[in-house]
Amino acid sequence: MEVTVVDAQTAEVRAAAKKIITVPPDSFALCPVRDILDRIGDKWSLLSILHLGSTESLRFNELRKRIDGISQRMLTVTLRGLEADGLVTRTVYAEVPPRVEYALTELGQSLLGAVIQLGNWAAVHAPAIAEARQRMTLAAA
Amino acid sequence: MEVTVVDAQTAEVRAAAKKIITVPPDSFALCPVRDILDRIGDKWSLLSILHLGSTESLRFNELRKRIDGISQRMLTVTLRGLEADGLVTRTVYAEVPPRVEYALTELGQSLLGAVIQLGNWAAVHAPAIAEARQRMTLAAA
DNA sequence: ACCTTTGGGTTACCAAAAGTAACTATTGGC
DNA sequence: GCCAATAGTTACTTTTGGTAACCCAAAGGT
Repeated sequence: MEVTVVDAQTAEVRAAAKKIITVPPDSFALCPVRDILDRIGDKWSLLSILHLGSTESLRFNELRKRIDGISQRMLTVTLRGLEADGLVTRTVYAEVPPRVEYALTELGQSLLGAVIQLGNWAAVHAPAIAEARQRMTLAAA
Repeated sequence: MEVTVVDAQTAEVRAAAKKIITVPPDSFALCPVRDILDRIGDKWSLLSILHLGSTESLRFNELRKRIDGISQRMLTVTLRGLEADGLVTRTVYAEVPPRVEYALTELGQSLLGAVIQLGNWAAVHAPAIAEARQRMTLAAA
């Protein structure tokens, strides 16, 4: 007979993870995590949220300059997606040349907290990950 | 002259966001967030981490059954990626039929915390997002 | 009068990634 | 001698991500 010893903290984290992955049968066949990750889990959404979260509001090209490497089209697509999910607002001013301001909604602000956690994790553990990758690359060669 | 009033908490969050998006010039042209999100920001990685985090360890097909909708190939690809980044371990037992166990590493466990935050956010705000989407869909029609 | 610039896009096109279906290896049991 | 079970791989298709070029309207230069 095997006895597994799990400390209290680990058990708690496991329970939390289990809870999240549980699919509620009343939702339309997808758990919330799936659903939300599909939107914000792409290459640019979280970065856009971080940049918009770092200030009051940003114009289209301001944002474009700050998010290094993003193309005009991808920024448009990303922002429209975030807007559709109620995470950012898009305010068009009827001027020439046009002016469009983007800002986080309250919902977007609330997401920012969780995203910052993830960002901090990334910053802290980047060296460990770089090392792991190195090991893998060397092992493959 | 315009005066902007920002409460202390908002200012703190903004500073945190700003810090994360800052690109350290000594890294190879990418900030850590970019780098890590490229790996874990795909459709299946975070879900795999959540499932692996909800228990001790899982076999390939156990995991496959739990992650609804994932294909054999995508699970392989995802797990190999996570393994390469040192987030999961892959243990092969020389048996027939073969047995392969996947488990989170310590690094993976540490990420689990941040992921659970995000998952909780998703669970809490899923209704608000669904509502925003509905509004958008109706407005477009 | 004409050309350029400016800001925020869109369209047409192409490459890369995700996804699907069928195939493989191994061997104990029938 | 054939089938089932596990953990994949390979070949192929579809979807998505990404690039480059174009559009609009008015202001400013020459």
